[in-house]
Amino acid sequence: MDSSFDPNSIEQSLYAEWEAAGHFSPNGNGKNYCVLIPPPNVTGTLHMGHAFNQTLMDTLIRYQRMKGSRTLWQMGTDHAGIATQMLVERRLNEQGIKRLELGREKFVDEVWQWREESGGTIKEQIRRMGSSLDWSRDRFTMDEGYAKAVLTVFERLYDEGLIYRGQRLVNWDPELGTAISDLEVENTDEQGHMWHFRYPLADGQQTAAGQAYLTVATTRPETMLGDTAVAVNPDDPRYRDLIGGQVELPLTGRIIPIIADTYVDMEFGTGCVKITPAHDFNDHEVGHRHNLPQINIFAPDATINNNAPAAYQGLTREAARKAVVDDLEKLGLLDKIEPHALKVPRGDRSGAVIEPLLTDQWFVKIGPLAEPAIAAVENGDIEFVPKQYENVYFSWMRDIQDWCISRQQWWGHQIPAYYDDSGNTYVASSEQAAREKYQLDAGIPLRQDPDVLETWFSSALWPFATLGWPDETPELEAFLPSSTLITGHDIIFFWVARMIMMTLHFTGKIPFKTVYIHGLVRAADGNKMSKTKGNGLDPLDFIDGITLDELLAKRTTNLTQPKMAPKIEQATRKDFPDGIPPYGTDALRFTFCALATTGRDVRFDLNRIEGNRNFINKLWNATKFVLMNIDGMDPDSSGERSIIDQWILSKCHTLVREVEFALATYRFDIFAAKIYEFAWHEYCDWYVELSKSVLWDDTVTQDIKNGTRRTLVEVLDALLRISHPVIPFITETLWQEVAPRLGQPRGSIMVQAYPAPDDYPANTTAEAQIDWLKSVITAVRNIRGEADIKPKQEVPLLFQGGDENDRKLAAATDAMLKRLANAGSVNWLDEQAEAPPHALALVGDLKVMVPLAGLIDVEAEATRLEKEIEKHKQDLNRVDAKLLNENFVSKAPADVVAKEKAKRDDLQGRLTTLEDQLKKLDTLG
RNA sequence: AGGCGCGUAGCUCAGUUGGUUAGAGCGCUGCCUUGACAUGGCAGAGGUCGGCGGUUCGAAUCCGCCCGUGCCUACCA
Repeated sequence: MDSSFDPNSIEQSLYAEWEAAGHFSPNGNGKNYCVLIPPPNVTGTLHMGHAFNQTLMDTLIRYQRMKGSRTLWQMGTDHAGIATQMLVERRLNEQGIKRLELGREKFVDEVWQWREESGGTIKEQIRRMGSSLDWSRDRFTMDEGYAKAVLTVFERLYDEGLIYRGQRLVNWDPELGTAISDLEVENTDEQGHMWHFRYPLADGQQTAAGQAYLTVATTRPETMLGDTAVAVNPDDPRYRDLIGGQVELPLTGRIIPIIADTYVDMEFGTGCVKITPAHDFNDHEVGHRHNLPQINIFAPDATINNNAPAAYQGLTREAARKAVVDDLEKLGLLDKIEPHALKVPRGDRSGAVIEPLLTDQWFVKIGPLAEPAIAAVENGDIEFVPKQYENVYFSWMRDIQDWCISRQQWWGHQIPAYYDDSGNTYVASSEQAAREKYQLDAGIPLRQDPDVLETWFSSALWPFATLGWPDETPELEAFLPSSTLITGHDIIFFWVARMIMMTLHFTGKIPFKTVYIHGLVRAADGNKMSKTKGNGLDPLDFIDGITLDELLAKRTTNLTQPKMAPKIEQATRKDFPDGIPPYGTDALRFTFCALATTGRDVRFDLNRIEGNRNFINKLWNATKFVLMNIDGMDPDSSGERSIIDQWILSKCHTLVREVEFALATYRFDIFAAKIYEFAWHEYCDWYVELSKSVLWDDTVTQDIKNGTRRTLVEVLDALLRISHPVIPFITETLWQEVAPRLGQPRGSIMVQAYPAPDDYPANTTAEAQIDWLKSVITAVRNIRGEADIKPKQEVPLLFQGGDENDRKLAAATDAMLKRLANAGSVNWLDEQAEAPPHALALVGDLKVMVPLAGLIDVEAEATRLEKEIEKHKQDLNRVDAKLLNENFVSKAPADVVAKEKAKRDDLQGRLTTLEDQLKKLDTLG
């Protein structure tokens, strides 16, 4: 074996072997365990969020598989309607091809073509992550079977009256030319203006203050062209008398009423609100209450349409705004313009300002679906981890609005609704089916609704559509409900809530029992990773490494804002002066696991992955050591287990218990930390070092050597199996070397049994004994370190005081003590004997002494002692203060008080000893 | 405006039901190329747990207020 491991040389071939061996498919007779993958965009590429998400899922899946469960991690990809259509459209534009000129059919062909070309990318990247997905059952949200499920759901919901079509005010993305749902609107804080306009009162009326006009304030001047009323609060004394009157709407020549509505806040602005029912959600409701006409002044691209005065027709929103303000100013009707901070609704895909627009759309009547979905979480059938996300879920679900599911797009499931010439609607999975269902004559022309369903409508069916629904399949029976859903908090509403509603409604089952919510992966500076900011990181670059030049090229090409390039380049050069070295998949996965703390966002820290790469390397070298030192091991006998063997086995027992608890409670960070701590600081730092005293000592019996050799291998084997779920590649590689030494049948580690706690006997006596040994060794090392004694320099060691147990332990561990403390000799002094001048450390009542004798400077030792004494004094003060507090002594539980008393006595004794020692040193100095 | 988080060592984060001396990784300091590993070993420094007040014998932990910060939801024109 090489002196350090090379991830690239092992990972890819192993994955191919696993996949070929069929290990990723459900096997065996264990309990069913299923995890749903949030289906990635089929034409996308893997980002840090996927890598994080999949690491956690794969860790659970591999763990369960080793525990004997019949596991299914269903693979699949999403057609990602809007995102994909945008991308393909942009690519075509670059070739000078316009979507509308190309036509629907050819465009959709282009998208399928693009899927063929790029659809494999993300799948290969997922494989590089080591994700043990069942590829044999790979699905796509637009494959034939899935489409059947989507159409079935639509038709049934329609027949049940839970899907309806109607003209409603919806969020309209003028750039994409489609409606979007509430969730797809992002409200961004922006700096704008508030315009105050004067609307002249009709019929010579006057306000209470004697003005012949009402002043309205607005952030959207251009919409005044569609105003159909001015509203005031019914209790507002300034305007009360004008209610029922009228104003002349400037620029349009229209006369509109003054209405009273409590929606108007008297305190805000002027207390007069222009009402534009066709272009504002609030105004829309006010309009409904007062039977106001709705005047739509926008075309689908948000230019002014023919309902507005001729002067403004054809203008963009922005141009119309300027024109309206200018014209009102000329008329002397512009009162003032104030700066104003406002929320601007923008489409999450296009970034365009969203326009509330009256259009015909399809909706899901969500109330009846939401009710059982809320109950399922309330009654505990579905559980969120961490629990607080249940409140997030509830608050949204209890105030949920009907869901707009139609999109004026071409890429997606076309809505299975057919219209005849008289405007009748027929819903069925195909035109043929519609004719049969509604008994329509073949001669009646039907045309299908041109719109498609939004992507989340189909991904909401994921838990059952992937398993063959609407057919009754064995998979559906076995794997619904699934066990755990692992996902980011950003898609609780988009995906999680909708899966719960749809799955309950159509199967009567919950989609999953547990929802584990993890945070989002952020850049080291805490910002969201984005192409625009140029702070994005590609998980593959951590696996394979990347040069600075390549990274620069990646981050600065195809920018939407090319002017950012120099800034991005500068930051990149600063953060990655040498690019990124290849850390390998295991290091990346281990890092994600370690960072996965309870539901909060994670900042991806480069130092962490480097440290974890080193950890992988540590495992490599520990294995190398073991393989080099177990020659002569008797495979048929476990030999005699010495104290150190019993100790590490006991530690291993504890480790298994801890990692099982960590995974059961979704504490991936603890899972990783326990493995790291055990492997490095118990097994490598202590056990391997201690084992040398056994293996390299000719006076030790073969039986004892055999015991240690067995234990080295057995614990290593356990460690590899324990950590396999998170670091699959290195553990497989090493286990293939290690397992044969234990005479185990060959095969992949991924299908071996997960260690059970009782495979490794707990032994508290051995643990106490090794704790003692560690303390003594650490004490001597401390003296050596502080006194700058060279590691090669042997020191004589003197013991004094202590009890029988100390003597027994010292005798039993003599060789190890000498080796790890590099002590040339260990001798006991009688209680009364006068020790030579020495450096002193205390382990319990035992005095551990290193004679100064030319090795140690008196000054230095005095300084070290003073430091030690100071520490003891502080502790003693703290304890004394407690014990002198009568309230503490009388009110605290007796055992707590007793503990404090014991502590005081102990500290007092040690302090006296140390002070005496310092006095003696002073007489020397 | 509401709701939910967060604020612990230079940095990134743990800290279970209040009870030894508040931990880890990275970084830092000193020594060390010892026969698994310099992607390493040993030793060490470093924290008034955001602030104030309260409950308690005892608070990083529970309560209140404040400051800072992040996210989600919301109809203030």
